[in-house]
Amino acid sequence: MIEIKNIGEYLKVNKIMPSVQRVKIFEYLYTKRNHPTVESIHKELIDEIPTLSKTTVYNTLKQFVEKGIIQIINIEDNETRYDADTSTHGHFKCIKCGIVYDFLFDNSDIKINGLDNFDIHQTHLYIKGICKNCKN
Amino acid sequence: MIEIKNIGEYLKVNKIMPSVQRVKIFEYLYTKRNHPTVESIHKELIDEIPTLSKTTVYNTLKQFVEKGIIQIINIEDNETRYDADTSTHGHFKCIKCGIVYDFLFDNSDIKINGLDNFDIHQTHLYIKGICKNCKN
DNA sequence: TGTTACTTTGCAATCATTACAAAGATGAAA
DNA sequence: TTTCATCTTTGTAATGATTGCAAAGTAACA
Ligand SMILES: [Mn+2]
Ligand SMILES: [Mn+2]
Ligand SMILES: [Zn+2]
Ligand SMILES: [Zn+2]
Repeated sequence: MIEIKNIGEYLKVNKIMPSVQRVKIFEYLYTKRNHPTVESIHKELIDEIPTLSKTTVYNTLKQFVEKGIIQIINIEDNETRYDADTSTHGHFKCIKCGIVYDFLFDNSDIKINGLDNFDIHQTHLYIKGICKNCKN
Repeated sequence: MIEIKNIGEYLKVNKIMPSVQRVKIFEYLYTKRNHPTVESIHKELIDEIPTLSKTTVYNTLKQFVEKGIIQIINIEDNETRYDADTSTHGHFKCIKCGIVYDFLFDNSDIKINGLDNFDIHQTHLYIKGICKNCKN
């Protein structure tokens, strides 16, 4: 994942005006790296920014996705998660504790059968199971 | 994907009472293989079964998932799709026409880095891009 | 200060999904 | 055939996530 020294600058470079709310939301995604939902981002930041609207969280995340600085992670159908790491990597969700872990894999290892002449834009790989800490 | 001659029998074997609605819903998933949403299943069957409730579609699909005869496909965050093919295979969604294609891949090719001592239950791979027919 | 453009907020609307209780169907026992 | 128990479906209301939109707020600048 890329190194970012100044989040305000990073947003500007990506054509996003760095308002207080946007900087805090990106900072949360970037530093925690815990694949949060809208709900958990809002819950976490409401203390620092008591006026923060949930609509703003939605608006901001949508803009970040459009500008390509975060990605959406769909594992469960009832929770959309977000990730400031847009590099190709996989996700493991533990069905016991609910934590979403990152893992690495080599895209070029996967031999795809049946998509000749298809243009591939994004590859998503996720796994469900039991994490090391939840076994016994 | 497995061969099924009699859907009613197949449901019974899997401890599901084969009501008219359940047989029709499974038949739709099994024969069309188009990864439909609840909405499209309901829309398609309402002519044949004019009293069919959307609740019944939800109930039935949830039961099928619990019994393991269908699987959920999460590609977009706003549409849950269902698949009667529960074997390990990948999905390609065309961002132009919206069609979800199946493709094959070999699970054992993927070398995963960072999940030592994790128990893997399910592996999901999906790709987004432009399908052959939409490239002109 | 006044103007403009952009951002955030709050609330209402929409859409997907679930909960629940009433009504309907099935099938075996009497 | 009637009765009874059980399972299934239906309709509606409730919930929860997400979006639309207009009003209020902010920042830069002439
Ligand atoms: Mn990640
Ligand atoms: Mn499939
Ligand atoms: Zn765990
Ligand atoms: Zn297409």
